Amino acid sequence: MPSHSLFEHVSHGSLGNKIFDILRDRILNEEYEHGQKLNELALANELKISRTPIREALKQLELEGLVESIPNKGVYVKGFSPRDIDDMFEIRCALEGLAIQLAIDRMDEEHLAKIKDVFELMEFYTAKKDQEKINDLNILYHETIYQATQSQYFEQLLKDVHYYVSVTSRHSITQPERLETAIQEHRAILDSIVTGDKELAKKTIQKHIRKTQTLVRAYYANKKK
Amino acid sequence: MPSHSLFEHVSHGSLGNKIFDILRDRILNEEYEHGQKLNELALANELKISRTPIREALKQLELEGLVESIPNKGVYVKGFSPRDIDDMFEIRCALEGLAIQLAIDRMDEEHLAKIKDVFELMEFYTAKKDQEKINDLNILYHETIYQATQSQYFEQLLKDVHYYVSVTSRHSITQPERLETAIQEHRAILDSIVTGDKELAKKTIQKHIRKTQTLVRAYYANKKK
DNA sequence: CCTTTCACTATTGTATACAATTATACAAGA
DNA sequence: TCTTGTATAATTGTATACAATAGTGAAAGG
Repeated sequence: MPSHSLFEHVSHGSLGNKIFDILRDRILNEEYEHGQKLNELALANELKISRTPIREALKQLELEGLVESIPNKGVYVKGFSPRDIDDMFEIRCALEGLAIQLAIDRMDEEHLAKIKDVFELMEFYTAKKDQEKINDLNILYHETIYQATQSQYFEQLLKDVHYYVSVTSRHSITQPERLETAIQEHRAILDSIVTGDKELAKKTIQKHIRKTQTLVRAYYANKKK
Repeated sequence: MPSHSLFEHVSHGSLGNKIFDILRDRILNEEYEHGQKLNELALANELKISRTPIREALKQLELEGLVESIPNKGVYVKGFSPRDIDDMFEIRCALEGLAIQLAIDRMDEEHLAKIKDVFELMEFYTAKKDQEKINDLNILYHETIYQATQSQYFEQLLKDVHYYVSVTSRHSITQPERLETAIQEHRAILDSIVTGDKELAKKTIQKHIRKTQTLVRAYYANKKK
């Protein structure tokens, strides 16, 4: 399970986890073609390690749904279709609506402080228009909410889904004014958390997700023509 | 990824996957204590195989959230608290409500036929009061709906969550009349699928899940005293 | 008597060797 | 020419050997 530190996520020690991160990034950045086979030995030679950690990473990728493993044949990259991404938005919309309500019930001072910190950093980098950092902080902002649920299932499920959506659709939103509206939406979410209004929080976060979904949809609709 | 055939789910060939199934069942049946360490060599000796497939299975368990892996120390079983189970019901309620609507949109004749088949078998074994088979068919019934969404994410997420809930709470419901009400609820769900009424389908399946959740909650509430 | 250090053991992490399975190529026959 | 069978090569699955790290306990010093 990759753990995200403030800006870069570094998996704990083992080689297998490092390889997982590398391969996942490659897949999400579409460096491999859809359906391409990932040869264990070739990867091992390329990365100058043995097959064992490669196999670990591939197993992990398989369970995350990024590759498909056919017994005695090999693993093949799957990639994401626009519909996959849209489905993930639907999942996020439903689960985050629940998660934020749970979070409000169960969170302690530390969680709240962390969300506030992250939000302030977002404001800072939004002013600077630093797209990279904003994107990382956006992931962190939502993950902090997931953590506050203190439910391993909400946290685990949402973390992965949100991470995939973020990475795959991070180039979909081109309007510069989105930075501004996004920070306003995150502020509204934070406000509703602080006041403890669970219904409002749910509505606010779902609205935020829908907004993003709409923009990503528009991107893919335009791309087709 | 374990694939369920009609009654028993058998993972494809590799030893690692077989071991995964064995260890998962042991954890879900509480044959290991919470926090107990799983020693690789001990398991390898017990099961008369090498450490390699054991490690594969453990990695898989880790990603499913059933064990926790501490680098260079080992993996420890996590188990489920009543709150974990309740959280999973919440997740199911939200996601299955969406999934059944997607399923209605995207399903083809084969999916529909399969659901009908499974339902008829459920009726058959309900008449016979064969608790074991009913439980398996219940899992299959819901999984078939997940499949019909033709969305790997809905399918993957819901399959695991539902399986865990089913296994961990399968002894929670003791009233014999639950068999009857359950089959009625499943019939209502099927009917709404057939007529293609998405809103009704959502309401019906969520009502079904809530009903089960309430019974499981009652079980744990009684257990405490 | 308690604490610290250091050596030893046990266990996990990685590499490599071997077995089993699958893909490929080429030849023989229809 | 197309199919089919077989041998060979390539690749995955499993076992084992080795390396690195963490745990344990006894001896030395305070």
